[in-house]
Amino acid sequence: MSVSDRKKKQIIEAAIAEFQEKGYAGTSMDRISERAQVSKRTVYNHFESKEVLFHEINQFLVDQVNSALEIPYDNTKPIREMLMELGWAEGALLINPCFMNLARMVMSETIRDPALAADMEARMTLQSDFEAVLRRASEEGRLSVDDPAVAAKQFLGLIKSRGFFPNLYAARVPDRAEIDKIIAESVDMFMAKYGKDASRPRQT
Amino acid sequence: MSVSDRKKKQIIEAAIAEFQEKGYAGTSMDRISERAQVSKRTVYNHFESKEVLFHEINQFLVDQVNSALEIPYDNTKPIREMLMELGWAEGALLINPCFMNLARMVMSETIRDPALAADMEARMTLQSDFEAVLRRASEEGRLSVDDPAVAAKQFLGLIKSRGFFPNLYAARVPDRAEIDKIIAESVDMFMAKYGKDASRPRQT
DNA sequence: TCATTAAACTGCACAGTGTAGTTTACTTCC
DNA sequence: GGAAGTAAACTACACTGTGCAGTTTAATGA
Repeated sequence: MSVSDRKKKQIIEAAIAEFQEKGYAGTSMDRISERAQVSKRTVYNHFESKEVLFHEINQFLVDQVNSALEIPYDNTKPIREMLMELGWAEGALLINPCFMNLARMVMSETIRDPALAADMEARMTLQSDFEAVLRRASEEGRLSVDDPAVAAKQFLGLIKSRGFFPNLYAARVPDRAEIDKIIAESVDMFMAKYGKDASRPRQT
Repeated sequence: MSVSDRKKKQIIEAAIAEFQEKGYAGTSMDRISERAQVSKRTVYNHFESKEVLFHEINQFLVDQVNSALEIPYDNTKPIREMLMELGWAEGALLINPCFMNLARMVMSETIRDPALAADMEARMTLQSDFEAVLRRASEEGRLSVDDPAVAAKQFLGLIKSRGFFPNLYAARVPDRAEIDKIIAESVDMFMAKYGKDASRPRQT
């Protein structure tokens, strides 16, 4: 790794820390260069503006978070166990400080740059993966899901509304046991509605 | 209404608009005074600083939104209908542009001022009201809820995760039909788990 | 009805601070 | 010897908050 590459890495690391601590407006290029132990000119040699630096940092972090994701599907396991693992695909993000910090940073820029927030939201959701799994499980007769899109949103929603958003605004990272309880209770509810032997819904 | 009161009102209205459009950092006191058609000195005569103005605006808006809230409980109606109305207590907020704009503004300040975001989150949630209704319905034998706190979070979560957060970040206000569908599907799921005749949950 | 008075508002200049981004003159290292 | 880095000063703003001379407003009281 060349000196230039090393400096760039230092800049990125410093910028991530500053942006995540203070947000876009609260961060100055002077502080980034100081923290990176690099001259301000060097920062501008690598990134043409503060805005560009911010966006490249976001891309970098999203790629990093996404690369670690995998959605399990193993139809030899009991359905509840499979759903627990599916829930944990999301849960893994929620207990990952990198992800939570990124989410917090991005969400704080909604007003200044709504396009960014919408873009990140779209790139980071697992909904389509969840949907595919639910559809397949349903085709194999292991679940009774009529609308996989709605069911996926409900399942994810049960988890995120309790494990993601409250912590996002409270700036904390939940522990494994907390998330496990939430996922288990979400699976319970999901199975009550979409399990093979769930009672048919009645109309009022 | 005195001149002074009128000017103050103009300042508040201008400040609400500016803060909601640009966020805290993006708004300047010069622009507020210009928009309010008032001298900058007058703004500072009414509000000692930008921070104070921002907080007073938030209080003002929260009070305004909260005053319109009411949680229905009518045990002569069918339980599904009652749950629909309960869901609509939250739904009413979601289709209210004032509420959504306030929420967006506050949530955007998470990084700069986490205490504010957490405080507003706490003051605007209906969870404890929901909890009370679910407990009572359960005592009256109309629902089978063992843990009202969890059940309330799940019910609210089903609604908010689909009707609130996606719109918060996309900066849009959903229409009545959209919210009605979400609430109806949430009630379906809720009843599958907590309805009197729901099948007993099985352990894996 | 009309002068008086106190409080509020205006408009402008101003200090002080912080920012993004540039330039310059010098150094280091491959 | 040339490409890249450094430190520091500099430009050109924008912003918060203050000070002050002069004007408007509304109510009072003769």
